[in-house]
Amino acid sequence: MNLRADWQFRGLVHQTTDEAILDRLSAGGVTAYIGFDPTAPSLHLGSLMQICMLRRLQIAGNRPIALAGGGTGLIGDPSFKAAERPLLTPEKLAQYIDGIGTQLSKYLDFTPEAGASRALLLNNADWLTKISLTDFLRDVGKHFTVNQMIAKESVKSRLDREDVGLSFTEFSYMLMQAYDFLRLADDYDCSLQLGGSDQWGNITMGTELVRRVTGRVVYGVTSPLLLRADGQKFGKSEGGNDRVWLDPELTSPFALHQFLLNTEDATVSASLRYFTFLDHDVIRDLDEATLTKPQERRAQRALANAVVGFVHGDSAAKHAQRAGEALFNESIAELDEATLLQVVADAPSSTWSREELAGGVDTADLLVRCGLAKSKGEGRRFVDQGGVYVNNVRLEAGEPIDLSRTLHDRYLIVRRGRRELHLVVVA
RNA sequence: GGGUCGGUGCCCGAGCGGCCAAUGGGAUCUGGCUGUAAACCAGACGGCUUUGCCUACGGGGGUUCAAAUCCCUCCCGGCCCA
Repeated sequence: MNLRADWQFRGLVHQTTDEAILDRLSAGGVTAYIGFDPTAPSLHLGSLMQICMLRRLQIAGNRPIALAGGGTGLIGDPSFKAAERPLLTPEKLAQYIDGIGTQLSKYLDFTPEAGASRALLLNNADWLTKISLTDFLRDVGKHFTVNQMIAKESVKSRLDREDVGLSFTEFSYMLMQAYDFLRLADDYDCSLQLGGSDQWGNITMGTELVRRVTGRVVYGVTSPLLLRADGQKFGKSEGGNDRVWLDPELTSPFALHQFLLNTEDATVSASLRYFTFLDHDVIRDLDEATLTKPQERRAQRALANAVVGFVHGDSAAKHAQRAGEALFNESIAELDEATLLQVVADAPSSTWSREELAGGVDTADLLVRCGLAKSKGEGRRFVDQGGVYVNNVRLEAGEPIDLSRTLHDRYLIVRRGRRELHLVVVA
């Protein structure tokens, strides 16, 4: 199975500057890059798709470059953003860069054994913070007209809006990204940039710049953005506004597994194609299963196991699956202590003294202290609405929690709603 | 620098002296149905020591018995002009 056929089967190609690049990739030996901007301490599920793209390239015998945006992150990409964004402090940025660099290094092969396709991790701060303003304007800026820059779809909405503007700083972002491509083309023989479809404008700026400066033809390929059936961006967690992160400290393997398990039928097929490396006939079987026996959710299970396995390892995936089964299909009170602890291994926990619980604790206080409610008012509301469970037993309004509830004489499993968990350990 | 319009709760957006913790929509949360889906339905949605109190309508000051609403001033943004 060559890369081109695989990518077409999976629907990974949205736009290309020239389809011929797909055949070159299939043959191997191409150096290609994707940029990851440090806007948060961790990469999220959306970035995983791009990481998978690099991985797919590498497997096909090409050399992937993961470019951390230590320089571009100082400015901020305005593409399709509704409003100007606050600048990150250099400290935060350094911290973010560090975090995502560590993460990226887990998903590609950086070992010498990879030979010519050994992955590279670079940081564009290395050149963007060094070039002088006058050099930048003469060597990069001169190749573009403002006319074409303001015509970009990615900034059009900002220019058309009557209530927000676009700072020159953010407007310049596309030039910086173009310069990245030039540097990588010159210094690393990189001839392809990939990205999400929202990056098309930035990517073509880069191919243009390289062509004008060096006369070389380099390529751009974008992949589609995965949207939920209701049009919302994929990767927003169910439990709030937060994204689904790849860092297990921010989104536990269990939470990630649950999120994927709940993928709606309408998008599970695309997700399998984008986020997994499963064989085509396996994917076809799963598509069939979604159509004929949707209630079994075989595709969702396969997706959850494959992605958690890739991100956190196979044993984490197994644990997450086991935890979900125990939590939703079994009586939690009957689990032995070791199994119980495995089930809630991912969940946040807190330690309480025996005395605190002995006299009975108000449920609203309990929820606040467990981080399951933001305020006591909210805590009371959850209980009133019937959304709070201790050891899988729904709580009635006004009943306090005491030691008689504990499992194995020292655990309370507090749950809010469908899947917000907290483990209370009595010391 | 001048003119002008604007800054309201997570977001959009009403309100334009008292009946405003503030209409409405979206997002979110909880429950119901179901497949731990989607769609749909119902409720909730600043905080607290909750018949009440406190904090909030860009910041500060003022007028008034009483201000998100009026005045002054500062800050920030859009547009036009220089």
